[in-house]
Amino acid sequence: MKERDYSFNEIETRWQKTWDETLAFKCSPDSREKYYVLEMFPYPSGKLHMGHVRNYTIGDIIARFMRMKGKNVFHPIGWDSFGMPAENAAIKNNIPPAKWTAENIEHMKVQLKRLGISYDWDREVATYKPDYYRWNQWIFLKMLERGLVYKKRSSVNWCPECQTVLANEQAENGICWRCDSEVVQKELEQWFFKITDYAERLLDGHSELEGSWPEQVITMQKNWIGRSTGLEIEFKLENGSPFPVYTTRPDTVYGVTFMVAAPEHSVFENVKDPAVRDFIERIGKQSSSERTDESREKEGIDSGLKVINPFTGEKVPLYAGNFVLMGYGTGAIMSVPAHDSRDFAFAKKYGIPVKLVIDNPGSPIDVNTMEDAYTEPGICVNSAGFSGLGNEEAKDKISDFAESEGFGKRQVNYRLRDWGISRQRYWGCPIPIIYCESCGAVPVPESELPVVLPTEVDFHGDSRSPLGRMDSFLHATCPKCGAAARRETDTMDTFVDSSWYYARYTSPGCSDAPFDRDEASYWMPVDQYIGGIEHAVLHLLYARFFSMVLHDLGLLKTSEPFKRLLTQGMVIKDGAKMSKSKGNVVDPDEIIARYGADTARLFMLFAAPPQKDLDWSDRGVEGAYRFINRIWRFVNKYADIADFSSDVPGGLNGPLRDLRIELHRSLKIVTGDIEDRMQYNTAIARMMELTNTLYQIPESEFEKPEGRALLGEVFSLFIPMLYPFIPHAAEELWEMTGRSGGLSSVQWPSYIEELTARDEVELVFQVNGKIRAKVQAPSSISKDEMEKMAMSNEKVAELTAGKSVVKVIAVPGKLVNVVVK
RNA sequence: GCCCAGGUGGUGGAAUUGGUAGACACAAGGGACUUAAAAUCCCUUGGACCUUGUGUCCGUGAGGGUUCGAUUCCCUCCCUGGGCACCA
Repeated sequence: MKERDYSFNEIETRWQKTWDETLAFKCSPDSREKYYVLEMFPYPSGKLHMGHVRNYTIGDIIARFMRMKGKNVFHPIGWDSFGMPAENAAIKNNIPPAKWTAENIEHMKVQLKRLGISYDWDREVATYKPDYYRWNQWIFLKMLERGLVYKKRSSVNWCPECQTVLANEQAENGICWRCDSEVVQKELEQWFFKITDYAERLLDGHSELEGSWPEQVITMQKNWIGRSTGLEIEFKLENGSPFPVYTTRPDTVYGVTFMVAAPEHSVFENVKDPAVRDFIERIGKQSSSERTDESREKEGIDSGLKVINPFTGEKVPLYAGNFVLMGYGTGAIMSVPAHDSRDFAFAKKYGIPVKLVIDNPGSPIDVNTMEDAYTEPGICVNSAGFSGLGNEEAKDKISDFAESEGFGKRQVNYRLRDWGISRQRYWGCPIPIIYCESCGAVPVPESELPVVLPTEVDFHGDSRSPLGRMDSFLHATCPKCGAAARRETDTMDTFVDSSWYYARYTSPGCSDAPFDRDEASYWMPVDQYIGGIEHAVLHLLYARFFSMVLHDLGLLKTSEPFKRLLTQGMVIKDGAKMSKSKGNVVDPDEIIARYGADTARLFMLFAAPPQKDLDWSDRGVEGAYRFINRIWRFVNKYADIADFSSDVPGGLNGPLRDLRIELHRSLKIVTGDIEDRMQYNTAIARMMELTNTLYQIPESEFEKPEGRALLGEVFSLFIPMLYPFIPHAAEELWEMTGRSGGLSSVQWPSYIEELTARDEVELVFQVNGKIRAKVQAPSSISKDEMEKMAMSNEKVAELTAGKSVVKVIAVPGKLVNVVVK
């Protein structure tokens, strides 16, 4: 056969066309076991970046592998297409967001196809389309019916200059990104989803995910939800009105020397002191993230009010403090400087007394010389009848006492807050609410959905939502009384869109429900979800919450949406995340044009394990390209003489025998790396070693009849092994070896277990833990024989001579350690 | 600051259950082929030391601990990254 060059461009175009024409990746329910593999869908920002390429390549490996394993693979893609960038582009370049978004999607779709990702394109969804977001609105109404939606005042970043609400990202360091004015906080009425009602279920669900989700993600979610059991204690103001606080440390209640409330707390309403009023106003302007930023100075002011501790009857001062948040607990805390570091620093700053109530049993603490709070376990002191108890025991006893006296009750508290979904922005899903003078906030009737977002809008070159200026959108009639009314102009957080899209893929055209129940119950849950670790908490928690709500609505059979989760690392170059602002972006198009999609894919998978950050290296890409070429040349050279019809005879010897063992071992390792470990870099390394071995075999060996038969076996196992990684090249090589029908329908090969075992192993002999000798031994060697061999080893004997052997440790097939004195 | 990760040769990384640290690849150096170059193929490649061996010692961010044995487990510290509720 004439040698052919590896012309990736031609090959890749051809196979992409073939896959398209043969509907290779279309899927529908059948009798096979289903497998749903999903990558987090992209925001259509304009161009694919390397992070996308990595994400979809990982997904494609799994999809193609699972197809070969005989699964009915479901692999869809769509577009998370509402969000700020479209609006920013509109303001900057006066392009309508809908047009900008649609064009970006078209472009990125071409890029994705060029990468050869095996999607079922008939399942595509885009969240900016009314046929998608109408179901956001429908779910909103269903949640409203169930009491899971409510309205409350909540603060937003406000730029007084631009007269607009800013995202946190647009208000970094309290400065408006557009005009550099100082950002203030402003209270607005906003819609909330009651995710806190699901706090317990979200925690319970973790037990189902244990083992198949990364442990770190579960830990982060648990901490985010932050369940704590503590005591709500009813302190009293001097005028007798109740002043409840929540604490997880009731054991320290005898050490309370002051109290702190959030500046917004109603308790301060009647405080007239101008210094206090100034303070409250100033802190009120800070955002909550600024306020809870621990690196920020803790500030407070004595309000002049006093609070009575029900345990002791003592009066302590009440401060207003910047680190206390109205939205958490009761908006006030009891402060125990001796046993809380933040309280300690605050007390020192403002000259408040410190009272020790828990002592260190090992080394008693002197309250006058202590330099920080004592937060370790200890023994209660100065705590009336509770003195002498261990502090953990005291927690219980003190809680019992407070409950029996009627001034406290045990309570479970969560750090998790409800999900504010209102956005004062244009490019999002309209909230289906109408405001009527007499009826108030009235839900839009289901029959009138969708509330369509108008696309012919004028941005006036400023950053305000144009919805409020559009009479045609604004004017509505009240669904209850028919009077003239006004539409809600806020749109939904885009996290709502991405909280249920995985279910929409199962029936993207469904027009009478968010998705078809039967389709969803066949395909859901997602068997393997893949995306960035940055979504560990917000997106993944919101999606789980939605899935539970949809389950409760009877739409989904299961509550947990994602059975297995793989969190991929970022793509880094020159020590920093690839980004336009850093100027270290590598364009996937250029790489594909220069080396082809297969090389791009292979490099992405080889350079790092999927969970870790990946360091981009141009040289590394060339290495991946060379590897494909090496295989290409080998197959080219031997395709003609390979014998596919004869079995490889038993009793091979010499290099052919070694090659056959390595071939089967490699297949075993690669299978495990893909299936169990999801460690594609080592799978590729193994295939490189196999290729190196193939190059070491003299040509004359392959010319023998048994060599030709073995070549047939090499190609039959090795080329399918390559397919998930470099599908285009693998298809071409498969055809080159004379097979027809395409690799896409070929089964993943199986190895012969007996051929994966080596008959010799290398044993290591240690003396006192240091390696002193290495010897070859039959792999069947027993522990006793190993020890005997070690003891009679010349080097070991030399080093142990004249000393007494304390013990001998033998690890079968690996090493013997002789401990001497 | 809080929560969660990570730190291994010149570089990306490997070491699957506590058992041979550095697989594989890149870079570098050497050789073969070539008029030459590219491409390709082969070899060497953690550091130090000397008596150049089948050698000795050091070595997985730093310090300590557990163990016959620690990249792996525990404690303290340093550095880097992700998240922190309106970026997606």
